[in-house]
Amino acid sequence: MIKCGRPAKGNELLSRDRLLDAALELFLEHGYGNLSMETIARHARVSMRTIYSQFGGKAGLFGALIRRCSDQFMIDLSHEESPEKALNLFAQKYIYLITRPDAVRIRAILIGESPRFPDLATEFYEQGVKRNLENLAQFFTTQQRAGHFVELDAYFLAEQLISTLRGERLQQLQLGLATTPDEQQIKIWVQQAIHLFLHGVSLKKYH
Amino acid sequence: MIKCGRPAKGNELLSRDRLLDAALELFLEHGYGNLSMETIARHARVSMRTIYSQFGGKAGLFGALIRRCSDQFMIDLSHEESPEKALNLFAQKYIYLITRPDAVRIRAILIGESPRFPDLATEFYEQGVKRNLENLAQFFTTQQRAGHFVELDAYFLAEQLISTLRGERLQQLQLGLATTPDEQQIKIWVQQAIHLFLHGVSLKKYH
DNA sequence: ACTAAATGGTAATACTTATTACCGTTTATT
DNA sequence: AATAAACGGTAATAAGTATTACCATTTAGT
Repeated sequence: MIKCGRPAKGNELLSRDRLLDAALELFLEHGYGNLSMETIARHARVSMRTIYSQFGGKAGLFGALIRRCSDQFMIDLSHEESPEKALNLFAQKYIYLITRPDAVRIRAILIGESPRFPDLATEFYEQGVKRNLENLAQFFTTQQRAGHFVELDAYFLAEQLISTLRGERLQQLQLGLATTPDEQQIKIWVQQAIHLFLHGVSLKKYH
Repeated sequence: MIKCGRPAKGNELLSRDRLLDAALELFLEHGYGNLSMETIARHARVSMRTIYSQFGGKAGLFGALIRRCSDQFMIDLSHEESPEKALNLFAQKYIYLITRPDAVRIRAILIGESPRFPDLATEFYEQGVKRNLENLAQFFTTQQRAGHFVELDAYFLAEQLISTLRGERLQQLQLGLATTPDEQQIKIWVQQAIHLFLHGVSLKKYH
């Protein structure tokens, strides 16, 4: 039998962390609907009472987990290098993060369960993708003032860059049809996408 | 009480269709895990026995549904108009189809349940997106031979076009954060994305 | 006419699960 | 020292559900 009883001073959050860690791992593996509270409690060596007093229930626990993850996809964007170099650095880090198996799986679960947790999906999006888009838009505004980029709405450009970067491979990943790319593959992937984003496919001059 | 007993000749598939129609509607509304066989049977006015003899169980029924939908996203691609015009026509039809609420929801369910139905996800992808990508790649090859487009791998170009077209809005749709676009909105959306895809954002000449 | 096949409807079976309740234990607080 | 708070562990509760079994009915095949 593991230690039980009231936690010593300073250790009040110990079971909470143990619970969140175990629950995250289990939700990633089994999804929301196919994971029982009993399994969570057993793996976290935590009593039912603790789960319900700390999070109110299964939905509350899931929400706390998602919120804890939702701000882990923020990437710095340097304004000091050449535009193409800065975008490449940003994109490589971003694509690396969002293609990790855990990140793919958590988005998949959230997409599947979004009708049940609409507010949670909103929060996840605004803490994650949206803040990166705002940074990118700021970057594009700077580049436009320097005369490097075409004068379209900066936030639209940010959205299109992110979409181009995701590429078909991320769609395949979300359906479980592709393997996780390593850093070298991502580097090539990102270079090709950004080159296309900057220069387009047409051979007829436009600008 | 509704008509029962062995179906008359020529009507053997009547209950099958009634079942598939009702089940599709219910799966779209409730997802896979939150829909009971009893609910399906009641709404379709069909007995349990029929479901199990026709489809073997819940998973078989779900699979039959997905397969029935998976080839409904194919779009013709004209090779006879100007490249930009042909791409716009293709893209408008394609984006319209995949942004309908039912199409968004079915992908969301499949993404969430893909660990449970890996083969089904593969089939869905290969019958849907992949065939459009192959058509697009063929189109790009033709355009490259005519000297209109840059000489990158045609299938890669097809993937990048589709990714650009999806845009951020489709990501938002899949998380339930955006409203369904109408044809007018899609027309603008597609024009902007294709223009960027063709000409890029950089003002420095490259090609 | 008679049997077998296929059906709609209902109920039974066996199983899982979210939530609540309880017990003994450990620690903080007074 | 005594009480209350917070814990781990287990069990009870109540509800839901995939699957199977059964019955009366309708039609095909012979």
